[in-house]
Amino acid sequence: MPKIGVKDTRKQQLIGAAMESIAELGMQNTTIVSISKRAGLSSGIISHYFGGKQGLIEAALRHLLDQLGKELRVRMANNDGTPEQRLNCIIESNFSEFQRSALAAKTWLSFWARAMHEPGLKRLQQINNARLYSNLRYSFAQVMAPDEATAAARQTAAMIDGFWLRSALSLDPQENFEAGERLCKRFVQESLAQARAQASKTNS
Amino acid sequence: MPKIGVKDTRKQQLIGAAMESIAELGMQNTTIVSISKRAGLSSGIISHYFGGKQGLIEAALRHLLDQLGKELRVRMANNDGTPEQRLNCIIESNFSEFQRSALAAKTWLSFWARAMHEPGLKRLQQINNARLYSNLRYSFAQVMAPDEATAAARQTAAMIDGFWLRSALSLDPQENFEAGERLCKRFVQESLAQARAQASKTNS
DNA sequence: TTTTATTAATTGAACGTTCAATCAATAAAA
DNA sequence: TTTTATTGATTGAACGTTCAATTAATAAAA
Repeated sequence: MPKIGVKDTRKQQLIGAAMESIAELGMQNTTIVSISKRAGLSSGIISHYFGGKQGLIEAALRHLLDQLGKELRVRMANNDGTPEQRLNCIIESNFSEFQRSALAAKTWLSFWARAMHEPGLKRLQQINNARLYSNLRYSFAQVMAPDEATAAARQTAAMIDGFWLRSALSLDPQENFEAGERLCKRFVQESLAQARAQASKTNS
Repeated sequence: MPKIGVKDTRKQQLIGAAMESIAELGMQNTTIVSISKRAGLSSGIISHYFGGKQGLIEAALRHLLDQLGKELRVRMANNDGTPEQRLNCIIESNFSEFQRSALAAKTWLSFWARAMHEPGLKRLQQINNARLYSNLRYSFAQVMAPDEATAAARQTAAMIDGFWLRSALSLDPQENFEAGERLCKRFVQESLAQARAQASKTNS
């Protein structure tokens, strides 16, 4: 048998190259040649490891989703579990250095557009959307009435995605991502503050 | 001479067909043939009227932007100009029947993704983003301190785009668009309420 | 009115390009 | 030697663009 453990190395290499190509040229102009060249490999290798271009694209999206999940888990492990802290963790995960890199940002947006017309990608996308929402809702629900928690979670999810979208499309993504993260956190703070005020009023 | 005044009719026909094709097949699978067939015309006509496929794509985006602007102007004309009413108008425009139609929604998202890598589309997109933000900021600034208005405008813009994105990608866009519109308005209401509370406290 | 000339509108086949996929050939490890 | 990894030339389908030919509406002439 040939080198062992090369398989995973090659796969990661190709996924990285695919994201680079998508970020640089757009999904539109990303070809198996533009990817394989960036990876320093031949064009045929893509079909060998991923069954075709489409397979690699889906694997790249899965990689982005995995990263997002991993960042969240790391952050969640390092806090005391107050709803406030957990909500901040969720926001920070979505605005992490990796997620806001031009590479990831452009790749995400390309995926979103394509997800609308390709069932495989659409499923992944929806799982991710649902996860963000339910994570948020869970924490809000510990401080608010169910209806209020639902509304706050939906608003926060929309704000995260919205800032994210506007940042990716802006001329200065870095500055916009930072402002977006700050304003998402501020919204959460004020939602929680209002919920607490509401609660004390109800009790009295 | 042939039929005169057909030019604009044909252009509209082709723009409509292009949006249909993008909504149905995605930008990825939209071809000159898929568009011209939908319009009941020949493939050559697109280059004749728009100089090429790319020209038609840009014209279609411009049409979406025009629609958005038109909806806003109509609504702005029919209100008394309170900041609150104006903000609601802006939200309603972005969630109007036309904008939330599957046709427009899918077309928008496709444009966003492509805008990242095509300067012509990117410029249009940025003008639109800037317009939404500055419209919002103008109204908020009449009730808030400048910094607060900036923050509220950015948050609202992000929330609009975010609900919009999540709705377009959801399994039940109709329900999501409605909830999104409601929650955007609610956020604006509470922002204004808080600003008023702040103001009265400062005065006393 | 009828005929002819003119011209914009439209067609669709042909062309050249691009691309994903294939596969025979080669290299390297076991 | 056998098996796996990798290459890159080749293939065939799909695409956008072009353009010579056709159509049909109008104007001008008879």
